[in-house]
Amino acid sequence: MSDEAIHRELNTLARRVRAEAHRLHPALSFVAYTLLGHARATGGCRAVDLAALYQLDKSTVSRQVADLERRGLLEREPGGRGQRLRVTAAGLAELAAAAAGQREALARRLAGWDEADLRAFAGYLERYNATDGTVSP
Amino acid sequence: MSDEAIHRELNTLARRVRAEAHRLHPALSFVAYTLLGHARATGGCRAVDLAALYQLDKSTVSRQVADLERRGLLEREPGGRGQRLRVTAAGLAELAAAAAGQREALARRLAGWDEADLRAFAGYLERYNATDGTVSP
DNA sequence: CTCATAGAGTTGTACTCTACAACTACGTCA
DNA sequence: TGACGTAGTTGTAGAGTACAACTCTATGAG
Repeated sequence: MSDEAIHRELNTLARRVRAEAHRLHPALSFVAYTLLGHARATGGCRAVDLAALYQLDKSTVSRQVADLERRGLLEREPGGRGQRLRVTAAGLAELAAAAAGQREALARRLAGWDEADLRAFAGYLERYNATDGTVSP
Repeated sequence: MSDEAIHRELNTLARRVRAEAHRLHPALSFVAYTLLGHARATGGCRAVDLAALYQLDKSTVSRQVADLERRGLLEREPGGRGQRLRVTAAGLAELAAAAAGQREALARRLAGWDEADLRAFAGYLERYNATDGTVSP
């Protein structure tokens, strides 16, 4: 029934969101954007937190972070272990630019929706994402 | 203000769907799965249709299709141009196996939802995906 | 009928994201 | 103090992707 449809639509969505993000703001990849966004939201998480949250390998995060740092968007609090990651001013600006483009595209898509539907859709998405899909071992 | 939330949740979703699909059924990648699925759904579309639908480059689709063919999951109707792509019996089986895993995970996630919410969520997703996000030039 | 052109597909190349494995560096605790 | 666990890095490999240059095929104008 409905979950057949949900399954299909989620797959379509997953393809498109990424591709679109990349088209809209090639300077900051989808991955970089989400990592940077979370660093900002938490005000200084560690690399290992990002890896856990997004189910990425340590090495992947390490390289992403190194790249963001090289570009001046992120700073590592010095110190050997559990370094805090802080978004720089340039990073904030880049984040804002990327978000703006994405939000604009989103607004275009949601143009015909009324307020109640928007709230309901947002609610369902939050509810869905909040569920932990992993199987307890 | 709901679109702030929608924006955020869509990004989370995009990350997870892919990663999860890959974890659940590594034999058939997320990409291969969606392409094969659409070939089956349409009963013989062309490569160029897949490219248009998923906003992929021709070359990407070409290689994916070649790989699926090499693995015996897809057949190309012979003939030079606009070849129809047909899912083989093996392809159907592989699709079913991948879908089963994903659907099971989905069902686990949606376990607490009642029928009305499921229908509503599916409806919103369909509506969202149906909107063409591209800007007319 | 013939050839020019547009459309479909392929191939070469290069880049990003990613995982896994092996390694290093740093703390912590017995 | 030394062993162990945690955080992070580096080497390597493979998938997915785009872009550009190419080939092949159908179609239609003359």
